[in-house]
Amino acid sequence: MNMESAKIFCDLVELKNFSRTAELHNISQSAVSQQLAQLEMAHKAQFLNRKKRPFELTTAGQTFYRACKDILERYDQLHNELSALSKTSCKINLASIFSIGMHTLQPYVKQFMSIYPDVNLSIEYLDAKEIYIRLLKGNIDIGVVAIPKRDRSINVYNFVNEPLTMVCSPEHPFSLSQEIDIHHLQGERFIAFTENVPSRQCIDEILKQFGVSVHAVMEFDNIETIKRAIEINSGISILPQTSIMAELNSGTLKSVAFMNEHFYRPTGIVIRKDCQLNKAAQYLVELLRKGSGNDV
Amino acid sequence: MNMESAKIFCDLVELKNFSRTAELHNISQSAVSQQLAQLEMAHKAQFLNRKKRPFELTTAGQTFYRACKDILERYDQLHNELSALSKTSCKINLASIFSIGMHTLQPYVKQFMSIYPDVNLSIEYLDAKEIYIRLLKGNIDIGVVAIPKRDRSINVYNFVNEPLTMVCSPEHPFSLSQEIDIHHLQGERFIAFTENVPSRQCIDEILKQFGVSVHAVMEFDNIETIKRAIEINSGISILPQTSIMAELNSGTLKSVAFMNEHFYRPTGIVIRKDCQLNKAAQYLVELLRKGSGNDV
DNA sequence: AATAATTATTCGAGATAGTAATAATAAGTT
DNA sequence: AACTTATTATTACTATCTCGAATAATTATT
Repeated sequence: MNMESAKIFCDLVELKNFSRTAELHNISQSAVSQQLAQLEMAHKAQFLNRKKRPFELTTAGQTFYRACKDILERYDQLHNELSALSKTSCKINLASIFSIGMHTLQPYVKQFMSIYPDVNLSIEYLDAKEIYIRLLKGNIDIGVVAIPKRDRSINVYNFVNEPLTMVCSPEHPFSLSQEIDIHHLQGERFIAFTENVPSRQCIDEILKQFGVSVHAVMEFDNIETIKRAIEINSGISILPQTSIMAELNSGTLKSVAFMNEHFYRPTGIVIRKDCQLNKAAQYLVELLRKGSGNDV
Repeated sequence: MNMESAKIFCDLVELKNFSRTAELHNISQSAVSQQLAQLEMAHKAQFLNRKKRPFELTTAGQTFYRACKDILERYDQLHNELSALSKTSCKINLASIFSIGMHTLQPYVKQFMSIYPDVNLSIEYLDAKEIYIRLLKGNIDIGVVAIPKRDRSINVYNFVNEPLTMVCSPEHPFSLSQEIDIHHLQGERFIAFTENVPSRQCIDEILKQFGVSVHAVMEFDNIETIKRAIEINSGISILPQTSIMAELNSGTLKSVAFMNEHFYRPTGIVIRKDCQLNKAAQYLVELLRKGSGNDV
């Protein structure tokens, strides 16, 4: 038996008219008649006494009607439960490292929200370590990290490659150049990420590759503090261009591109392997992956 | 949604295995998978987290499972109710006038019971007036009467035509004849039906037709008393042959056929027009109607 | 008895659910 | 980390079922 048939039966009993019931369900009178016949056959009982017009319910018909009502009521309740669930479960928890600014995520988030306007997308900024921990705990659905590390229980997808630039105070002599040779950084006062920050390794690699050794005067585990340190001309640093857009606009920081080549910090999307993302979250991941390999 | 799908889902949840669920329902594993997908699509929710094996229920899945269980339980209850109903409602109440003996009905009843052995066929003997009253009240499904009267709310079908014979005591001189001319009944002591018994009119008609007037010494409203009166040689009567089979066998009564022509008492099946008979009762009526016009 | 209103039946077209075969995926094993 | 095994998903195709339009049959009314 079909829920639709049950609903049709109930409506028929209440309307006492085949054609109007058919209209109500946008089907033909014939279909209603056939469904009724089928129901009666399936249950080996007569539900209507057709010798009278309008028809009257037989005892079996009354029994069937009550059952259909009960069943449909429970079915409706189910729908309420499910829709309530879908509203709350359609919260996507995304966590990003500090250094991936709103500037990078914004276009994706904007596009996502236009498709799924009702989804509650929560974005929080954490350090990479915390992201992995919460991801595995299940507190986070999607993580965005720099230089993602492989893990057996985590799926990693490439996200954007962020261009790295030299960043300094407007007071600093470097700020006057249009381009800079990375070798000029030799011996410069440098504000670095702490060792545990993945970006640190990335930047160290680049410097090492060009045989440049800087004078690390300060280390911070987050990009905001690094920027504040550079602003007061404590030193220079190498940072993702996208993470200093606000400061460039306000003029509190200057960035100078490298003349040698374009350096990038790879970023990635991390997701727990055994976590079944809902449709919306899947779409968001797809969206982010489309940015994969793109340079920002 | 389909009840079968709900059952499949519940079994799947309990067995945690698509193939075994499929076996249980005698369908392919593919079908189970497709049904699941369809259910999820119809309810716009994921019920299973397929990233794990064996799969685990999502929150929506748990909600759905509970609802399915409830619905199936109510559905089972419905079946119990209906089958209980069909057992009691498959009682057919048939009422016959006294004068239609078991001899006439027996072959029909026998054939009927061979087809519907579980049906509770109740046969009671009432006078015609009572049969019409109870038929209209709904206490009786099928009535068997002599010389049925038309009525706007009753359907009448012909049943057998019962041969009428002269009945007398073995003591009576008529008992020696093989055949008798109806004119010989002129002035005979006659045991008659009371006026309100339809057969009375039938027999009166026949006598009148031949210009015979009998001497009615007694009137009874039922055939049994008439027979007892004849046995003690209080008089003769005209009765249906089939109603005196037992007495003929035991020799307490004698019957003599009329030489003039064969006289018949027509009998009929009466059914309320607005009463929807169940399959079994319909079959019984069909069976009886096949005897329509037959002479017993 | 004729008519109007309603329901049942028939039949062809389109939708649906099923199967078998195959691909994809998760977990266990070397 | 690459295989293997066990399980589930997908695909392509077929048989079945449902629906709608037209028509027949039935009930109630005039």
